[in-house]
Amino acid sequence: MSKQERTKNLSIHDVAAQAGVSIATVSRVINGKDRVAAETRHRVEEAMRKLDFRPNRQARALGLRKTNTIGLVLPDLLGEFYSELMHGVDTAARDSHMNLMVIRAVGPEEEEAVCEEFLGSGAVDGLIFMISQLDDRAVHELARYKHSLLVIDRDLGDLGIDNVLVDNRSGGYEATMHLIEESRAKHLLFLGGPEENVDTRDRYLGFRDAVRRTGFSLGEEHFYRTDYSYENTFKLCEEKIIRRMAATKGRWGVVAANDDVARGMIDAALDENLGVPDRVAVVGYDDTRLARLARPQLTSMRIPLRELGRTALCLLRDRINGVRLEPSTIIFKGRLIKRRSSVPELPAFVKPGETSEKEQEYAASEVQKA
Amino acid sequence: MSKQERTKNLSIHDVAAQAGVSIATVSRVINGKDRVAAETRHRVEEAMRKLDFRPNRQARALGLRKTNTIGLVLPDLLGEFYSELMHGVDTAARDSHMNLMVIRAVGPEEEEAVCEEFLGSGAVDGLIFMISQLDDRAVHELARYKHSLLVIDRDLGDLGIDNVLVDNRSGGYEATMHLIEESRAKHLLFLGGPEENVDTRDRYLGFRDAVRRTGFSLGEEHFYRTDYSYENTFKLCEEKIIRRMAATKGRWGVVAANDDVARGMIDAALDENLGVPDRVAVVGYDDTRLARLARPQLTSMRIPLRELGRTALCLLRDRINGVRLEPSTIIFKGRLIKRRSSVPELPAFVKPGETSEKEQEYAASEVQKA
DNA sequence: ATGAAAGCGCTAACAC
DNA sequence: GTGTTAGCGCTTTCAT
Repeated sequence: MSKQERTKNLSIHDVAAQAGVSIATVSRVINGKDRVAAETRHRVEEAMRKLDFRPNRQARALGLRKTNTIGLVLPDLLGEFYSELMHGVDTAARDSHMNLMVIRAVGPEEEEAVCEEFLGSGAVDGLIFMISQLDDRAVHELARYKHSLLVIDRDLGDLGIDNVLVDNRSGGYEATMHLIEESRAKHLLFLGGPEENVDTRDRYLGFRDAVRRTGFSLGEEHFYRTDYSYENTFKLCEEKIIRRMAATKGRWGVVAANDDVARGMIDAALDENLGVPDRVAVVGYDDTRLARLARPQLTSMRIPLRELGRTALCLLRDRINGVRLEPSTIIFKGRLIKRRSSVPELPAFVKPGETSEKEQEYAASEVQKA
Repeated sequence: MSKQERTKNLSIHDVAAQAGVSIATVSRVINGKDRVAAETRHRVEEAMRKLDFRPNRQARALGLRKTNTIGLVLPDLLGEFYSELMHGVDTAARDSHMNLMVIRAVGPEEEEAVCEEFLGSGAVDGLIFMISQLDDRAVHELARYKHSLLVIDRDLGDLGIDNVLVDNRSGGYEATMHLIEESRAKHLLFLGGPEENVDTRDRYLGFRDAVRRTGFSLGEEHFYRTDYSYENTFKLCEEKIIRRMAATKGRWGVVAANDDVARGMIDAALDENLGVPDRVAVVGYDDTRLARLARPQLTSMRIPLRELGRTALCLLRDRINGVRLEPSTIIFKGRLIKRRSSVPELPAFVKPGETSEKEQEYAASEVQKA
C-alpha cells in the first residue's frame, strides 16, 4: 500500500490504466452488479488496492442522482429526547449504508428553507422532519417533496407524506388512569408545555378522556402551562400551585408533559413539605434518565424513541428507493414505567441491578393508509 | 413561482435559455465573484426565480472539489456531553454555511475506516474527531489526512494535526484542591473511568499534583475504576467503598471522573446514612444537567463544550480553506461550579432563578505550535 | 462583460 | 465480457 503524499487525486482512469482495462470495467467492478470476468475483476481489484483508490462520492452521486445520505431535521440538538431519536436514526442509517446529516431548523420558514435547500439541490435523498410547530402554508410547501419526506410526531393527515407518530392521547389517558386508579388521587392537575405544542394538546386530550370516562370531578384550575423547563415549572408551582395543594385534603395527581416539568413539580412540593407521592403523586413523560436517577424515582411514560428513529429511517429509505409507493403511517405507543413518585407502595429507590422494569419490546401498531 | 410537478430536473442550462445568456454567465451570477453586467445579472436572477431553480450540490462539489460539509466523528450520540459538543459544532457550522454530518465510530479500526471513507472519497471537506481510544497505528494513519482533520480532547503531540483540548490535569488539580481546602476533607478518593480513558488519567494526574503539593497523606486504596455509569458506580461504592468510609473518622473527599459517577457515589452514601457533604464531599466532572437537578446539588467541573465545538469547527474550516497553514492547539480550561455536595455552608438547594453561578465567559488559552 | 468548450469523476447505454 | 461514448450539472480557462 503506497502511502506517498500524492497531490493529484486518483480517479477511475488511473485504476483502469494500472489494470489495463477501460474505465467502464472498473466502474463495473466497483458497482458489482454487471458481470465481469473473474480474472479481470481480480486485476482491477488488485489495481485499486495498489493505488489505494476510493471512488469519488460526488461524482458518483451526480451520475446516479443519489447521495445515499438523508437529513434529520430537528428543532434542537440538545436534550435526551433528540439524542435518542438521532441514535435510532443513525443506527438504521448505518445498517443501510447511508449517511446522516443533522440539520437544525425551528419554525415554518426555516423548515421550508431546509426542504428547498437540501432536497431542491439534491444534497440529500430524503429528510426526516421533527416539526416544531405547524403552519398551513409550510405544510403545503412540504407536500411538494412528499416522496422524499417523512414527518415524525406530527400527524399530517392525508398529504401523502410518510408519518411516524407517537400516540400521545392514549399516553395521556393511561397516565391519568394510573393516577386515578393506582395512586388513588382525589384531585387532578395537568402541567402542559407551550401553547403551540401539539404533544401537550394530545396528552391533555387523553387526560380529559380519562376524566370523563371515570366521571372524575375536576377542580376549576386543572391546567397550567410551562415552557417545559424544570426551572420555570418549579417557580410556577411555588407561586401558584403548591399552596392550593397544601390547603386541600386528599392526594393530588399530576400529569406532567415531560420529566423536567415533573421534577420541577416534585421539588417544589418537597420544598414545602408536601410528600411525594403521599400528598402529590406525579407522572412524567418521556422517561428520560432523569426519571431513574431522581429521588423519588419518577413514574414516566416511556416513548420508544430509538425504535421510532429506526422505523423512520427504514420507511423513508424504502419510499425513496421505490420499494413502497404509498405513504404509510406508523403509530407507536408509549409504556408507563411505574416508580415511586406515583406509587406509595414502591420503595423510594430501586437499586440499580434490582430494577423491576423489564426491558420489553415496545408495541407498535401499524396503520396502512388508503 | 410555478409549482407544477416537474419530473425533469432543472439545470443551469434551463436558466441560461430562459435568460437568453450562456451557462457561464449563469454560473457567474450564482457564484457572485466574477463580474457580470448589472442588467444581465438581473435577467438571470429573474430567470432563476421564475423557474425556482436551485443549483445541484453534487455537481457543484464535483467541480469545486469542495463539499462544504464537515463530519463530526463521535464514539456515541447519546448523552449530554456529545449533545453539547455537537450543538457547538453545529452552531458554528451554520454560521459558516457548512453542513454537518454525524458519524459514529468506536475504536481505531472504525476511526481509520471513517477517514478513508469520508476523506478519501471526498464526501466531506474535513473531519472533527472525538477519539475514543488511541492506538499508535491509528494515529499514524490519521497523519495522512492531517490537513483536513481536527482532534478534540486528545493530545496528539507533534503530528501536525489540529487539536482542541481540555485541560484535564489542571481540572483534576483544582477539584482536589477544593476538596482539601474548602471542604476540609481528611481522606481522599479518586473514582475514575475505564482503563483506556485518557481523561481519567489526566484528571488523576491533577489529583496527584494536588496531593503532593499539599503533602496530603493518601490511604492505601485511593483509586477505583468504574465504567463511568451511575449504576455500576453505585454498586461499587455499596460493595467496597461505603463501609470503609463509615469506619473512618473525618470527612472524605471524592473526585469523580464524571457526574454520573459522582451521583452514584452520593446515592450509595446516602443510602447508608453517610451524609453528603457532611461525611462525604463529592466533586463531579462535566457539570451536566444532572448536577443542578440532583439533591444535594453537585459541585462539578464545567467543561465549555459548546465553545469547544465552535472553536473546533472554526479552526478546521480555516485550515481547510488555507487561511491558516500551521496546525494549532487550543486548550480550554474548565471551571469548578461549587454547590452543596462539597460545601456544607451552601444551602441544600439553590432555587432556580436565585442561582449564584454567574454565567461567565470561559477562559481559553491558546498555544500556537511551532 | 460574455460565450465556447474542456474538464471534474463517475455511470450507463450501446456497440462489438 | 469489455470498450466507446455520451451524459450528470456545474466551474473555469481562454477567447472575443
